[in-house]
Amino acid sequence: MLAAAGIVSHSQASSEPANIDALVLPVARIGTPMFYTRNSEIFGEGEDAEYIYQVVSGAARTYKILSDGRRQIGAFYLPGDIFGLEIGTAHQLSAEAICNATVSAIKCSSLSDLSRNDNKITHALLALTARELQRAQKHVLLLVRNAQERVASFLLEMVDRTAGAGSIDLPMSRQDIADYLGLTIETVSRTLTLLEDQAAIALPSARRVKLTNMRELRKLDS
Amino acid sequence: MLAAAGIVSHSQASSEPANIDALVLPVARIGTPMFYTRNSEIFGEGEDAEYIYQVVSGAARTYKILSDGRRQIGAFYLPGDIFGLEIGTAHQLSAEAICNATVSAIKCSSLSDLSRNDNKITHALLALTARELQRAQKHVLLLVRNAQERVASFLLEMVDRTAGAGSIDLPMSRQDIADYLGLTIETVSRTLTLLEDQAAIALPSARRVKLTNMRELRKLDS
DNA sequence: CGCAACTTTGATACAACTCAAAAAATGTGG
DNA sequence: CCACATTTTTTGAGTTGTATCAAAGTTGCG
Repeated sequence: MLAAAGIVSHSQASSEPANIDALVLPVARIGTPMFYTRNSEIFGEGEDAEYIYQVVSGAARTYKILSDGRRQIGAFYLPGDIFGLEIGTAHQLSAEAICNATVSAIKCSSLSDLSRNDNKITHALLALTARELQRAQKHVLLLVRNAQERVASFLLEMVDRTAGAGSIDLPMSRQDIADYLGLTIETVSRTLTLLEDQAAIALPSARRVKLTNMRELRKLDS
Repeated sequence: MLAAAGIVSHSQASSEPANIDALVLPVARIGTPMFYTRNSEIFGEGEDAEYIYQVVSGAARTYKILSDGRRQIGAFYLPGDIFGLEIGTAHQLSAEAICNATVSAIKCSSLSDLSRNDNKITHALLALTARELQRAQKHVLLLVRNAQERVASFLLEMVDRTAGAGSIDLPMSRQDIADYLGLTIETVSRTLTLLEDQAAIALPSARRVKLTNMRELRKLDS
């Protein structure tokens, strides 16, 4: 059921399960499962948006290549997250699998048809678009902070979204993180070691991060 | 009329009139005109979103204050632009008038009621939210570029939106521009003089900018 | 006209970038 | 399972773009 508080209700608390989207728009249930290998393209910028996708397992990233060749990552998508929804025909960004990933896809044309006659579906699309907007607005705020604050904020975002109880297994590389945070790979690496030196985190391996001092990280985030 | 190509049609060409929103959702026609003086608050972050607004004359800015006291401007709104729409009850950002401004406001509750039963209204809200999302995504890309590129991009955005034939009368201060671009006021000022030295722009007065070499500016923007 | 706010210019500092190389992790074939 | 090649991550040294601090011009309003 689609309740409506304000215009459309959807909880904004970070304690929500990552797959709340599944409640709003059950892509996985009606979608076709598709498998992508590490670094393979899911869709390209400018292409017609044929499908919308929900991550089942693995992870995906959306990105743009800037004129100087740098890559800016727009967002990371984890299991339960929906991506690739476009208002208009063409994809605004490209998307790739970060690691081997299973994704559930439904045809956009059919969704569009449903939406035209079903206000509930339109409301669900509105909720999803609003969520992306909020994410992008947070991203803007992230990019005007210093390296330590960006990295801390990224780590906190990741624990919140994976519900891993203070410990994360990052699916993405340092380069991915750097391109998301608008930093270089070296700065990300140095900042992580700095946070480790400050005992805010532990790095048992490069991809594994233990948040040992949440208070400190939140102070950097705030 | 609300056409639908893809999910919801709305032209993305920058040559569109700034007040295309008025065609989608004629706030001005059914809204109440309200007057705000320079720097006065239109709404505050966290407040319940009672109204949505359309600029009639003047200009508005949305912003957040960061923990370190800096201010990040989310967007500038010019005549015809709609702002203050929230999916959820509370405003995500604060809004102020940049200069004396007339704004047309309609009650959100009534809009919400209409939207619940009218798929056309919901589609219009979806289109507006999608527009904001695109704006925020562009903002992200802006913030990872260097000072000259950010300022050039900002100036081009402003001419595009004001249709002033290569000449702009900026309603906002250097501080506003700096807080939008994630730079300091000094860097914005220096960059403008640099662009003037390069004959890309002319500055007859501080608030008046003539884009004398669009090609050069677009090269920086791209 | 005079004061306050805004903008520009100058000198210096520093955070993040660049270039370079070492170290660690990951994958592959024998 | 180990040896080797490749990729990824970390660390180091030096550079640079933007911030900071300071002060001088400008503009506009009461």
